[in-house]
Parts: sequence; C-alpha cells; structure tokens
Amino acid sequence: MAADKKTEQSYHEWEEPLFNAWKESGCFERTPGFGKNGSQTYTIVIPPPNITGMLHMGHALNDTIQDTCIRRARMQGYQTRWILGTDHAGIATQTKVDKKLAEEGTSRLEIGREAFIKACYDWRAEYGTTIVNQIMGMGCSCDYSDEKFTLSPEYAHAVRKVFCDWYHDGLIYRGKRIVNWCPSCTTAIADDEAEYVDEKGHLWYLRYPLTEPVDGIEYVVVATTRPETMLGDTGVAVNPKDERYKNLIGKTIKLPLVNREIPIFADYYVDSEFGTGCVKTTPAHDPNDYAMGQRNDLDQINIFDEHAVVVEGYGKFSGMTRDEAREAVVAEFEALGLLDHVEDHDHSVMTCYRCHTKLEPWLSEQWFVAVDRLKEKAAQVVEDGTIQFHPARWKQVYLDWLENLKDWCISRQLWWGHRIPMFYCDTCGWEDACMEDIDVCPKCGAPVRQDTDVLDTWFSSQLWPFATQGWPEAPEQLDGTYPTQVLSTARDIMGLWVARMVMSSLYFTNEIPFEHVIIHPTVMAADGKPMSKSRGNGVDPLKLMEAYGADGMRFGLLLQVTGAQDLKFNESKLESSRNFANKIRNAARFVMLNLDDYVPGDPQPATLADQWIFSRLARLVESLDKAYEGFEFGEITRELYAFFWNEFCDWYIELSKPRLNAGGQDRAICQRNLVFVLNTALRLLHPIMPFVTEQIYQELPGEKETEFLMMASWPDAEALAMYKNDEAERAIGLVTQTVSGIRSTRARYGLSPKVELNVVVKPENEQAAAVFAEQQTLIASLGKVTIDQIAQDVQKPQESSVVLSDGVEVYVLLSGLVDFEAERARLEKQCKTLEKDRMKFEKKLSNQGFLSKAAPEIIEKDRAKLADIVDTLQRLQDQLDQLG
RNA sequence: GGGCGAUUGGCGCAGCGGGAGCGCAGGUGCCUUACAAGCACAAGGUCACAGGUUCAAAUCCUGUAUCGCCCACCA
Repeated sequence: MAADKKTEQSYHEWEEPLFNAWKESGCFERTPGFGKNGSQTYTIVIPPPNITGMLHMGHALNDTIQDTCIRRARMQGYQTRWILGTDHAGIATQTKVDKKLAEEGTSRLEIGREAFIKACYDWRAEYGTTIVNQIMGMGCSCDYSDEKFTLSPEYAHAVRKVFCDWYHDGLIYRGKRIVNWCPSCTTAIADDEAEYVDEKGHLWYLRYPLTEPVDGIEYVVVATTRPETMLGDTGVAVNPKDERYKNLIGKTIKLPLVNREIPIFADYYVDSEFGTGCVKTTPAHDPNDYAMGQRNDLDQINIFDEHAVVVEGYGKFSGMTRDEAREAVVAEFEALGLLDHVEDHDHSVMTCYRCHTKLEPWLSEQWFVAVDRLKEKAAQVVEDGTIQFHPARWKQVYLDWLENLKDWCISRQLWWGHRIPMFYCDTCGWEDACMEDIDVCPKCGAPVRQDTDVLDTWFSSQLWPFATQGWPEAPEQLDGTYPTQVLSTARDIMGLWVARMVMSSLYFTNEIPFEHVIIHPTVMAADGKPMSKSRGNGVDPLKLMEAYGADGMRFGLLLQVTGAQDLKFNESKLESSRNFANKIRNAARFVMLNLDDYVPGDPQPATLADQWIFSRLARLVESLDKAYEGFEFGEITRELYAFFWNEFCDWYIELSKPRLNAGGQDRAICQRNLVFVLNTALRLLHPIMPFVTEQIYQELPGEKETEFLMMASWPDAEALAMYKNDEAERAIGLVTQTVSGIRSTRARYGLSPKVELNVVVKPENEQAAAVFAEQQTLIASLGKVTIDQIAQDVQKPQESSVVLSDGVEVYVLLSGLVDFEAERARLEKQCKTLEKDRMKFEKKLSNQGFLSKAAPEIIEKDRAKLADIVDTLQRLQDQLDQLG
C-alpha cells in the first residue's frame, strides 16, 4: 500500500494536462475583468530571462511571487495581464555562440558580422525557448500568446527611438574615457557589471631618477601594484602640502626604460600617508590617474592593444601580455638597481562578470548617457512614495544608488545586440543618429558608415515595461495598462535595471513604470553561500518540481520568504509543502466521499463547530488580504497552512464525522458547510498552489461559478465578516482542550486508544454546562469516552485524573489502571509552572506604575489571566489533596 | 572606508512592545473506514553579549562580538 503510494505519481506529470487545459481555454491571455475591480487593470511584466538561461532558483522564487500576485488579482476581478518575454543578452549569447562556432572549427571573425548574427538567431531558435517551457512547467499564468523579445523588430524600433531622442536632446554623447575593458571579450564592461576579486599582490617600490638632481636628491620612489603600466606613465604626482616634495614640484623625471621626460606635479588626490607619497601617473590605464591627467594636462599614452598586449614601440616589451610585461619590467628595474624594495599587498582586482578575465582600465572612444537630468525625477517618485518598495528599506538603497550614479557607458564592442544608429560621413564630417538606415550622406551625398558598436543590454531592458506594450507606435495601448502594478526582482539588479526603467519611463511616457517593487530575498544554498556551479551547491528547480510538484515547490519557496535579504534554501520546507498538497487532496477526497446524497445549498452555521470554522475562515481571509497588501508571502503561506491543516483538517473534519454518520438534516447541513469551507479554502490556496486546487475544483460536485478555479472569484472578506464569532471560538476551544486533555491522560498512563474510558464532568456554571452538553457527543466520540454524568455538584471520584479546561473539569476514571504517584508528580509539576506565572502577574498587577500607565484593556486582560491562574492552581491543589 | 542585514529549542526559520511559535530531525503510542508523505501525545529555549528607554523588552535605543551581503576602490 505504502509502496504503491510512492510510485503512484511523479507529481509533476499530472500537472501538465491542467496547464494545457488552461492554455487552450485562453485563461492566460488578458482577462476582461469582473465585479467591483472589473474596470481596473493589473499588469506585471516579467523580468525577461536571458535566452541563454535555464530556470534557476532565483527565477523559481521570483516567478512564483509574480504568478501568485497575478492569479489573485485575476480572481479579484481585475483585467490582468502578465507580459512574458526574453532578453537577447548581448555578451552572454555572444559567448555561447562563439563557443559553438569554435567547436565547429570556425569563428565569428571568419564568418563575418552578418553570418554571425544569423548564427545567434539560429541559436536562439534552438535553445532560447527552453526557459519559457520551464516557466510553463511552474504553472505560471503569463500571456504565452504574445511573447516579447528585446531584439524583435518592434522592440528594436523603440530602442532606436530612445537612442535618437536622447542623442538629439543632448543626453547621449561620445567621449574618450577610461572604461573597464575585457581583453578576452574585447568589449567595454559597465562599472556595475564588473566584479571585484581579492588578490594577494605586491607593492613594488620603484626609483624614478630626476632629470637633474635637486638639492642632492637624485630620484623619487613610487609605489605601484602594476609596475608594467610605467611604460605609459606621463607624470608623478605628490600632494601639494607634502613638505618632503615641495621643491620637486615642477621638476621632471627621466622615466626609465622608455627615457620619457615627465613632470612632477601636485594634486590633492594623493594621500601622503600611503606608500611614499609619490604616485606614478598613467592616465590611459587608471581611472584616478586619468582624472589627475585631465586636471593637470598630462599626455595620455595607451600602451596596450585591445587584447591587453603591449603595443609597438616599446622594444622588447612590445608583444608581451600584461603579466609578461610586469615580470620583464620588474626584472629590468632590478637589473638597473632601480627596484627599491617589494612589499606584500592585498588588493582587489576587477574582473569580467562573464568570463572572469581581469579587466583593464583602457582609454577608448565610447558612448555615454548623461544621467544628471534623468536621475532627479527618478529619485523624486520614490521619495514621495509614488513608487513603493517592499520591504520598505530598499527605498534608501535605491536612492543611494541614484545619488552616486555616474554617466553610463552604453556602447559595447559586440555584434549581438542593438547596433548604435549613428551614421558618419567621412567625406564631409557629417554625423547623426537616424531612425532609418541611410546609405549616403544627406549633406554631401558621399557614402556613410554606421557605428559598429552595439548598445549595452540594459539599455534595451530599461524600456521593458513600455516597449512591450506598443510604445512608441501605439501609445494608446499604454492607456489603462500603464503604469504596471508590480515589478518583482532580485536586489542585485535594483540599480542596473529598476532605476533605469524608472528614469527612461519618466522621460518617455511621463509615467512611473510600476507602482510596487518587490525585492525578494536572494536564494542562497543550504550552506549559506551563493549557489554556483563551481561550488556545486546549487539546486535545480526542475528536479525539485519532479520531487515535490510545482505546487510543492511554489508553496515551499514562499514559506521561506521573509523581509531578510537572503534566504538559506531549506528543502524540508518543500517536503512539508508537498505533504500539505497531499493533505489538501486527501481532505477533499474525504469530503467528496461523503457527498453521495448531497443536495447543494447555502452554507448554514448551525452548530458551534460550524460557527467556529466559519469564524476562523472569515478571519483568515481578512488576515490574508492584509498580508497580501504588504507582499508578505511567508505570512500568507503560514496562515493558509495552519488554517487548513490544524483547524479545518485536525478539528472541523474530525468534528464532522459523527454528524455525517448520524444522517438526517444535520448531515445535509454538514455536507454543505464542508463544501463551502473547502471551496473557499481552495480559492485562497489557488494563487500559490494552482494545480492541486484546480484539480479538486474540477471534481467538486454541483454548479460551478466558472469553468476553472483560476477564473473564480477571490473570497470577499467583507461578505464573510458576518461569520466572525468570538463565542463560538471560545466554545470550540473548550472542546479541543477537553479532547486533548483526555488523550493526554490516556497517553500518560499508557492506555490504548481503543479502550473506552468513563468520565464525569463538573461544569463551573450554567453556561459552561450548556456548551458542554451541546458538544458532548463530539467530545465523547473524539476522546473515545463515555460520559457518565454532567453536574455542577459532582465530586471528584476516587482514583481519577482530572482534565481542566475553561469552565469545566473532566474526571477520567482510572480505577485499578494507574500509578497515582505519577499522577501526583504530574500535578505538582503543573503547579510549579503555574506558581511562577502567578508570581509574575501578581508582581505586575501590584506595580503602581503599571496600574497608572498601562492601557486599561491590558490591565483588565492581565487581571483575568491572573484570576484564571489562581483558579486553576486552586483546582490543581484540590486534586492533590484528594490524592492524599 | 561607507551602508544594510542576521544572531530565538539539534538544524532551518517566524514573531518585532504586553503570558516563547512553526517546519524538519529526534522520543512514545497508534495501519482509528481522507491521508503512515498520516494521526495522537510528550520532550526540548535565561530569544548572541553589555548597557539604556519603558509600568512592561525576544521585540525600541546605544555599544560589543560573530557571520553575511551591497556600494566605494589608496597608487
């Protein structure tokens, strides 16, 4: 039996037909809306995965969050649309295709630009759909009928317009700048795409001879981590306040090895405390040196080619790589007696985020976006809460990022991407950004050439929320569906992507791109470190779905979402979620097995049990709505789990068994109530566990509101509010306490669950007596006891154990079965615990400060608690006395 | 160097001013006609440390320690 269960299903398998049914019925396309929200739209754009991508845990979590939001919105009656698409991913794709060509024995340079781009499209056709299929596997309700792509003709048109408009508005300019150059990818890399890696290096102290000795000083010593760059030195900097070097300012140095005469100059950038206080300055190969060079009018000498190999004109150094040149330069200095000394020095080096090659600061011609005019508004809309971050503390991180933002290098020396629409006439010098390709110069008629660079991938992704919605050709499509409602993403691309979307959207649409930004925690491996191939600590969501179903994975992931920045992946949560899905299925099976004579009808809270579960349900919906407002997915899943399992299954279903068996009118009422609670719970669970809930919904008897649960309505908290019932909750509290107490007694004395026990009951007052009387059948059945007597004046029988619950004492008759020393020990332990509580509350309630300052309802509550404790203590004491 | 987060039972985490909770693991007893991927019961914590605010602190403030992340990048 158990073995059958395990082979019964690969969870994932039965999910697929349901997905196809949704898809075929058009459920994923934009919905028309209904009810009070029907006229409003709710749109999400998916962060476009790279076409090179495979579904990883980050996607799994992020897509679950979005699907949960959009599914709930759909059920709430909004006109929903979740826009799907992929990113062409410049460097990532080019790297893959390069590799493929290499395997085929050719290369990009060999086949040329046009053929290479075709190869990229071919690659996309073959592999680029993988991730979309995987997203489908998760059950995501994206609009698959209208998939977007950042390199489609329409999208390219939008990108081109952005470039041209910004260029003509003076926001895009060309400049010679130091950029982070990857000598392996042979392209510029944005600052934020570079990764720093700590490296154990050295500080070399080099002697630089003065052209003419000054006051007997023949040389200065400079400290450097990169001796090879001395070939491009065009100055030596000192701090103007540094007394040691004051009289050297303005003098010159005869640069060794290259015999270049370079000036000693003053700049406040120099820290006199570090090294020797003299800084060799290489404007073409260091960003700070570049800045100093600008201020002090130094030459810029580029010593490396695009592969970071020393260029012609440097004798034996020409043709050497960076590392070879370093070794050779140091050796030469040593030979010349100019190597002062060497120290160990740890520092960090920039590496390419794609290929991890050390980046070279390299002077080259690049295109930039001037951000000053854009960033102010982008800060404003977050500052004033027009765009909200969840959790809220990310607001400050966003603002800080904008604050420190520098001009953005957007040109990349790649082939795969949006080619920069700049056209140049070499004949007359004309140049412009053009919306349409041109062959000849509009000014002189000579042939023109187009810029060969392409745009940074983020330049196109920044348009994602509006370029996917018809901009700029059909701005009216933006009406009503723009701004979008939710943007969910990982924190690492908050600046790179989120801020840039805000900037470009405000400029081009005059609107914010989205109202809420969800920054979800980063999924770390179980060891707390980032998941990575090299560490081998990663987890594959596809395998997780095989093991736990998409439902199990989704629920299990959301259970782990908190306000923290990271989430240490915990597979056991997925296991409990899979078990939870199973529990839901089984509970539904129980309900349906008992519906053979079912007559549909309105729910009717006839008994205290009904009133209780309806009340709990009403509070659940209210509380879920509140948690959804703050996008608190951990809270949402925990509440659903607790309600369904611990209240509905553990108690309501158990309480309903005797009623169903009894037959008659109460059976009919109970059936309807079970169906009602189950149906409502399925709706609440559906956005997170779409498959199980849909499957059960399909099997439920009776008329359906909609063909699919996916399109059904979200339970209305206001309509349910009338079921809130404190009294019923208290009354069922008495039942559960009593039953648990009886079971506990049974377990304590090792009495088999099969043995029927006898009890007598002493209610404290009329009300308790009435409640108990009403519930006695249930209590008798769940506790497996026979109730001999209920009366306010019963005495505790000899040889019995007592169960204390609110307002009632239940005496379990144990004559002959039990060691009463154990019972005494138990009562004494309980007394001890309560005695501590009593003292705590007595102290609190005799504290003048508390009485005068605390809120009256708190004082009342605590008084009641104390009274309760004292009462219970007294009752326990009585039991002890009777044990003798 | 600047900023942010974490520190709660064996493990992973909730709670974030008013009597310490969940999941997993472990213990005991149950194949109770929805479910052994289950049910019942029990056990397990001076909420990192030190000060402070408050009638009241796991919860707020300050500092310390440990771990982690982001940003900057002093040659």
